[in-house]
Amino acid sequence: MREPKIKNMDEFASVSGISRPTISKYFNDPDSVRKSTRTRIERALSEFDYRPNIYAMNQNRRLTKNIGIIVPYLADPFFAAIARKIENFVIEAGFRPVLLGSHGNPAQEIGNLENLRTIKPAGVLMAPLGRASDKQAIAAFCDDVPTVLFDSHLDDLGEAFVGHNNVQATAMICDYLVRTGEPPVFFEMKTPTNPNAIRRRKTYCDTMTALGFAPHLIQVDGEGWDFEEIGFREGTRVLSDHTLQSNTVLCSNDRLAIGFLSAAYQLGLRVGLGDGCALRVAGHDDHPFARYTCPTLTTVSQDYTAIAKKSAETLMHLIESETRAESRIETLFDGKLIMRGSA
Amino acid sequence: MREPKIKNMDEFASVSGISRPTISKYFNDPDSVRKSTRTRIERALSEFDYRPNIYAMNQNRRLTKNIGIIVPYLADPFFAAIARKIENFVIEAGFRPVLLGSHGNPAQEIGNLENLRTIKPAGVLMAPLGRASDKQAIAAFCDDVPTVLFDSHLDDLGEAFVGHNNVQATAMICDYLVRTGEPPVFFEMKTPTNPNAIRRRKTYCDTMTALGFAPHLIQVDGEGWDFEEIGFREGTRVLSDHTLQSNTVLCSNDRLAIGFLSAAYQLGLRVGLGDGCALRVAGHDDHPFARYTCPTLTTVSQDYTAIAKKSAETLMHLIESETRAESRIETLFDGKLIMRGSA
DNA sequence: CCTTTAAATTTACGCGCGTAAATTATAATT
DNA sequence: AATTATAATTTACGCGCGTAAATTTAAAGG
Repeated sequence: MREPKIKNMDEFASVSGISRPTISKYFNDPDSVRKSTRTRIERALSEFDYRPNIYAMNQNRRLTKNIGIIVPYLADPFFAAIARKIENFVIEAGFRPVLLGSHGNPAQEIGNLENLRTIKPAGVLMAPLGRASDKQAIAAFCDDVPTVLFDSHLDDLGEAFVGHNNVQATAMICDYLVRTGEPPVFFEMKTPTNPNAIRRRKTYCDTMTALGFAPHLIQVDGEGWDFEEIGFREGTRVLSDHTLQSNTVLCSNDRLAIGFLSAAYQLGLRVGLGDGCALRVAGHDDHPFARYTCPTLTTVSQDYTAIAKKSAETLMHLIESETRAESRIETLFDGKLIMRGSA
Repeated sequence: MREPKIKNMDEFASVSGISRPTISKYFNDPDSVRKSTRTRIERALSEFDYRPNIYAMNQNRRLTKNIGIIVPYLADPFFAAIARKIENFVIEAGFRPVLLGSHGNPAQEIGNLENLRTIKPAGVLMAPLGRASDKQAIAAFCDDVPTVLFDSHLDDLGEAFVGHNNVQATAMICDYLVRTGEPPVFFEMKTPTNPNAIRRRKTYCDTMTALGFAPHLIQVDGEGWDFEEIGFREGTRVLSDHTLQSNTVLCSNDRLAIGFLSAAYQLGLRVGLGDGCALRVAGHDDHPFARYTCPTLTTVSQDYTAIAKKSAETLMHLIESETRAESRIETLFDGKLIMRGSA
């Protein structure tokens, strides 16, 4: 078995006793040939070592089986995890995922799109950087390639958007924090990189007002994607100042909260909701590291399995129907309250 | 500018006034054409929107410009960071990086190799899973494609190996811990996934013996790549048992240490080297999160910039010289002691 | 069994580019 | 300016596959 090396589809057609066009059809879609033919091909495939030349295939097919996946920051375990989920769904659907990270850099994000253009992808799943993104360039890309956005909403770019319900999730944790202690202040970056952050801020303000409390925003300086560093640095400053209007701090995301908790620890402040605790801290996202902070981080989870699945499915559907979306579909998944030690 | 859409190299040859074979030569290697010709091509390139069809190029070239990069676990920020460094060096050298993660799964690792085979890469940079890797399959791949291993040494697979000097690094931190307090016990997994872990264990034992102390290994159960979870679970067990032979624990890697620190925190044990501290904990790797643990983690850094650079350069050199390595080159980079709060 | 319908085959062409050989043009050297 | 080395051009073929049209074969239905 696997004796003679088959070098092209012609040879494989000979040894399998099937005509080349039928073989070609099979590789394009195994279900498009008769069952008896399919089994004959697959038997030959297990007997001889042949796989079609991917370059020759893609050169002539009007659409490749490539699916681009772009995330803003691969070194963030959250995005690594969601990218992996998406990869699996894409493979399941018979496509080839191509994973690219933008490293928090708008130029790299556009570079990734250019890169994807050259491989003529059937579609793209993209989590944009957000505020820093070159929207015009992305829009131009979306015109040419069916694109589904996830995680970060960008105007009305792409055929669809799948993301997290920041309003529901933020309202829920605000409500929880108010119910179980002092009303929280909101700790965030002054100029957040991400539209999710904007929505979380707004929902915090709305929820606090609705509950009869004055919202307090702590908007700190900082650029880029080194959120833990910013949370630590500015957390240290804020906690040393003793200017906090509450003993409860809701951070705009878990990575800021991780830095903030580290700052609190170094200042000797005990964080939690029991007696003897000076501070409560909560986050947002349920970051993979949130269960190992000291104390463990109370947060709201994103249903990233659902987000990954839905966005992949939406794109696959778009590709298979060969139609562009008549109207832009937006899907949001609710978060769940994850109660841990910090609040 | 960018008016007429150029659809192939023939058209671009016409509008630029250069013959197609010369254009082809230019795209293969810009330096292979005369300078005056190069500038003419580049001027035309900025005037017309054309880029060669990557599939047609790769179909006919005996070697593509693709470089595969395989890491064992993309959701680990350490590997994400080193992969990114490598990507940049690869791009700089004029190649196209293709990043794949094995998700801690040997089957996926082999799948990644199969995947890479179909794109006929010029070379591959691979950090194998280690013990779980299917060495035979990897060896077969290395026979066909120039491959440089990094991070994890695997017998004598690949053309070269570039990694961390575990012996130097472990000896250094052992020495430091002994000098500044009680001799450490070594906390590790019973069946480590990674050859680095084996070397660290051995060096710990050797160093302790050389310094006149009895080595103590704490070898805990646990499978897979969820090191923080294992460190937390087994750390909790070990600390509750009160069976530790020393107040100083050297963890085999930072991710175990992160879990261990979380366990110590939850048990109310103060970690650090000052008075009133019950425990010292140190790690190994200088993981991106090590600066945000509570307390911050004392560890030994890997020089992963040097590792990334050297492994990429080695591969590029191999590819350009079109020779397989006459002998296997192994390069190790020393670690640096990173003194923080935990030890 | 014959008819209808679906699927496989044959034939033939095209995709966009690499590349080799022979020729011609250009640049460098004396 | 003549010579030589180097680079560009022309011509022509091939890569491995997609795909369309016409034809033949096989399956399904009565």
